[in-house]
Amino acid sequence: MEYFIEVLLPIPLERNFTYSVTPGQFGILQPGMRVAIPFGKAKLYTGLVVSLHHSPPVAYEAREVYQVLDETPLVGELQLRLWKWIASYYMCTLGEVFRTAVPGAFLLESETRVVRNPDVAEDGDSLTEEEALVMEALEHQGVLKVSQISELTDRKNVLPLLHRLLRKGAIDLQEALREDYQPKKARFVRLHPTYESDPALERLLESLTRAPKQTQVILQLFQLQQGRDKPVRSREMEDRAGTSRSVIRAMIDKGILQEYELQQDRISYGGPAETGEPAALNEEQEEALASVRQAFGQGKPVLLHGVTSSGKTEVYHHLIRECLDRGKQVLYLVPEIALTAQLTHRLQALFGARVAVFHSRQSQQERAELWQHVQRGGEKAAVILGARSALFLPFARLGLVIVDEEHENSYKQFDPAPRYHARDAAIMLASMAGAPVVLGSATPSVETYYNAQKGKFGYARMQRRFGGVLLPEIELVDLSQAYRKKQMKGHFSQRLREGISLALQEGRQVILFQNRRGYAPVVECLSCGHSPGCPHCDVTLTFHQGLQQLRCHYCGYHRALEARCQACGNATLDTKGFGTEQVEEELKELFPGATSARMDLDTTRGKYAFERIIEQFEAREVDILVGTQMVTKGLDFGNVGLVGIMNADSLLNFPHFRAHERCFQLLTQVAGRAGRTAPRGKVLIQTYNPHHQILKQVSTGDYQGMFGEQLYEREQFRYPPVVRLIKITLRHREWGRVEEGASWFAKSLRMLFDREVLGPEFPPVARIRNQYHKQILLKIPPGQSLPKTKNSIKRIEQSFDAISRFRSIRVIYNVDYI
DNA sequence: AGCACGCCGACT
DNA sequence: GTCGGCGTGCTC
Repeated sequence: MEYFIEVLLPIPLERNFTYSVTPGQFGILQPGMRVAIPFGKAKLYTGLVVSLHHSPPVAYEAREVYQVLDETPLVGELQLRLWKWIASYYMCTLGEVFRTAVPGAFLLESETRVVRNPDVAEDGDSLTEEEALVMEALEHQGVLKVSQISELTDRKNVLPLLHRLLRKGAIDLQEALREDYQPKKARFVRLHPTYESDPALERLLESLTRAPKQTQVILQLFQLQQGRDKPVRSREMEDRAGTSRSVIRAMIDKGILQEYELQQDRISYGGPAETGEPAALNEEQEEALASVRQAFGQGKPVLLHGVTSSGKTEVYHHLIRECLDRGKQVLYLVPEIALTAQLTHRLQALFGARVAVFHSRQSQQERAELWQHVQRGGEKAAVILGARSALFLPFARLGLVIVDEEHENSYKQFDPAPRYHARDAAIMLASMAGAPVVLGSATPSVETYYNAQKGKFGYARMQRRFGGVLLPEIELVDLSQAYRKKQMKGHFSQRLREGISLALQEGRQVILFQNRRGYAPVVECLSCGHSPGCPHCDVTLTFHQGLQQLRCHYCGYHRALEARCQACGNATLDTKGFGTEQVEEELKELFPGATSARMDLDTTRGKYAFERIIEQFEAREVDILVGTQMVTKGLDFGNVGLVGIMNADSLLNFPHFRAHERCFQLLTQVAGRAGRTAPRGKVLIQTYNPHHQILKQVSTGDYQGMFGEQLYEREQFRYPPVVRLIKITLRHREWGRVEEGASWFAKSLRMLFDREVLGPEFPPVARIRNQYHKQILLKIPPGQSLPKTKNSIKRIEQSFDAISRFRSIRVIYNVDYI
């Protein structure tokens, strides 16, 4: 009998591959385990076993598995089921899901290594200059990676060169699997056991009278060990004793000290070991908790709709406690941006080392470790606080899913496939695992609230702010009037300036929101009207004052700002519009006594930059914080007296069916930063449209009003949640090609779906990184089968691909485009 | 996705 | 001539 396995590869291919295994391997392999397999010419890849069988492939000879990489499955049955759902729902391949779901450290790939051929004598004459260069480098280094040779020879494509050398017998190529995941080890020192008795120790110290540094090390070692039963790290010894490594090295060699290694946790499971009790709930919170439990009982996801600082978090805490008491795991999803230390600390204070954080800034190694903890399902990492990708962790005993700030659009993955919505995928995961789900928000997304109204979701409401603090008073400032009356200084109206002064006088802090980074989004020549644009994208370049640069926010292109207009040569360049950088600059002029900080993509690049700014603000070292969207989320500051929105109009005028919903959510969220403790806070919104319905709804906190109107509009114009949307984007380097391809695609779609097809249309930024985009929107009415619709689309794509001039056009699907 | 192969224009 | 760019086909 022959033995075969079906293998899934982490690449965007629709089908699996069949490999042959030995009877021994067949006996130990299980679905979900990893195998290293040769794929293509020479490369080794990591594949996932999907199934085992005995039927040989008909058209080809199956290759052999190179190595079995796991003893137990890395991916469980539950995970695989979720992956399949995501792949089919979001129209991507299972391989793409595999690639995003599993930490990179688990996906080993082979690397081609170049070595000298030891059997062939040096024959320098027959080599070209370049070849001799490679051979010389090999002489010194022994082994070279292909990329190193590429650097060495300054060539892009080195493979022909290597093939020539290979033919001449000068080199050998090897494929080596690189095991990426290494448990982190740390070195520790202890006194050699022979010196454990007091007399022996005394003798030792005496013998060291002429070695002051070594004596110092011994004394320091005792001091470090005193009062704690923890091993002493070698590094710590060096630092504390003020010695170099060589002293310790010498003592190890002399047999005075012993060195040993321990495996370390990369993730710090902070917080106290003993855990606290969640705070007692007030009446409203108790009621909400009861409604949540009731919905759990009915097996429905629940929307927990609570105004900012009504204490949703405390309700979560109680649910988490209950879940942990049942010995189960918790998945607590938060938007990427809200992963602040604040939230983590609060959770750790309650649940100690059981809390672990998972997000994109972590290293692959840290993620791999967390994966293993979650899979084991032990005490550690029983509560996972994470951004969207945390839902792929291999939960062994999932007992609760919390999706906080459920309306946040950062839950939807945008660029590489799978373009999944973490909220919806989490609901699916929970239902597969039989775990309940809570969706929390102060401003629920229209679809979630709609689901709650239809009874598909449970619903719990909290309307009072914790501690009885009133919601901030919101005032709209008419910008056109302020300009007419000449009451503006820079981009600050008189009202806003007064508001800031007042807040500062009262010793309270201020947050200013402007949804644009940089100094000015457009530079324009006053003589000829020319605006410098990005050479790779169809956008104007944003001016960054601090760097004296023009930057493209789509592709990262940047250059110095020249003194003269590149079109007409006049030195009449001026800026249009404004970003956070300019707001901060004006602020320094208007309030010279106040300290300010800026929080946007530019100032939060480093690993801890975000935390640093927040800590400074929390410690009141900063009076005024200027920022983009980032300031709207997850920040919980007690001392903010005023929130100013510099310009609400860009949010209102955004060309998108969701613009008003988003504007409402964003403004309500920023407003919620004000006055979280008494006295009541104030919010000033500067706008040219003070009578706009949405702004009125924001200022009166009228969520129902907003929802009702939005739903009416979506019914009229047929947008979600009334219909489902699939956005199809076509991408190609040539404008004409996308143009033609998109028309063809849309025409084919219209034959089946007629008036449910919108477009094709160029998006507002039609060219990004020299690629033209054109999009088609397909509406799927309720009652129309989603799987059948997707199949039809796939069939159209197949015909599309059969046309040779269209084949190079990339087709991208975005299901439930938001 | 990655890689080879083959074709083509553009340079040392 | 050779390099690099691009389209095409294939991977068990």
